[in-house]
Amino acid sequence: MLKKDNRMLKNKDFDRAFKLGQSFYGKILGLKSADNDLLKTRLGILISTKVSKKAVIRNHFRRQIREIVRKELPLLKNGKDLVIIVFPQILDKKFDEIEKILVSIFNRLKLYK
RNA sequence: UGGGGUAAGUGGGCGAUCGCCUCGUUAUUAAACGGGGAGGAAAGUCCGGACUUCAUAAAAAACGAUAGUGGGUAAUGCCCACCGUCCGCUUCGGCGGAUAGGGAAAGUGCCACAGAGACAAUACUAAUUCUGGGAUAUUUAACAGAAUAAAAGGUGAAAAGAAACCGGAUGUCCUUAACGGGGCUACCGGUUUGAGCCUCCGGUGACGGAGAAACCCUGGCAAACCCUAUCGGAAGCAAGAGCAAACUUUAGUCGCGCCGUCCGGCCCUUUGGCGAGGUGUCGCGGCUAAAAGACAAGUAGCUCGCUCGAGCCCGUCAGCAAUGACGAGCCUAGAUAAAUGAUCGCUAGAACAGAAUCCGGCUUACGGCUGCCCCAAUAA
Repeated sequence: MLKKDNRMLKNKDFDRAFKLGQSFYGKILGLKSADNDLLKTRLGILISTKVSKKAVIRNHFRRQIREIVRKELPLLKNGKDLVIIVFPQILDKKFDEIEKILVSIFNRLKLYK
């Protein structure tokens, strides 16, 4: 889990990211990236009941994604708000598959230093 | 040992690496060390409360809920015990199971199929009487109509509705030449059971037991409307309380930008991308108009509410039990775009499933193991 500093906390932050951010949509994940005025990176994860009605399953993917971002965090540029959107096709994917995909998305959006 | 049921208990373990929330101590910038960190259903949100705000003279109406009795409880539509009814078994002593179980002469409605008629109903067959008729004499038949009559046939789950059984003739039928014999029950007598009234006894009570007297006319469904009795003010922690800072608001129009697994277009070889236009939406800025300018109000900003509670657990006592009383011990998540984890290895392949103000219940989901019950096989 990320520390509180690296989380997006407010509804306004999400609104801002959706309205101003760069976007990229794949089959299982979507990412929106927007500049914030801070020196740190903040993360938000959206996973709706369309993905699964069971909270346990949604929590599982949310935690896996957070873990991936936590590992990559030192390599990423600062001052970004990242919103990751999860689609139902993720259900049969394993941890390392999700990891590969997420890293490639970071590459495409040139988020690495 | 195998299979099935039940749901009382339990609700994976160990190790490695890397992390999160919270509390305490030390530091007081970063941090270090130590403690704690989802459930039996956290779920469905179906009942009952605590708590909060608002409303409120009382009552009624309306609406909703409940419906045998007693007890338990903060309370309940929950739980426990008992009563009645129904079903099964029985060694007739009981045992086990089910049970939304007030009112059907307040009214309305419904009662499939069959049947003449499905309820203060019904005359199809058969019966009796009258009229017609036959028929301008007699006998008086078929047939038609009307009335009476609820004993029978037939239909049905049920038919103007106590039931079952026993005995019997003076009724009736059969048999016999007769005496006699035998059968039947719309009639008579008796017994038992059942409902209601009355009395007595037992029980807190639902109700049970006994007795006496007479009469047994007046279907079922209220999980149909309804009636009666009892209970219920409304909304919910985004309740609600406090604190700090900042911001004029609305409408129209123009420009720029952004977004959508949109549409159509272009490029490309993929997790596809780009983006002039259309439509929709949003943000920022400008202009115009109107209103406003302190104040007030608003804004999911922060803190509180927020976890010590009808709490957990052990023992003793009371009680058939639900449960209660007393005493000892314990502190056991508190997040807020939301912590309680991720990956890997071994074990065996591991269920249902994630707190959001807090409790008590109900319902639903659940792999393995243990407990209990049933069945089958084997051994003694």
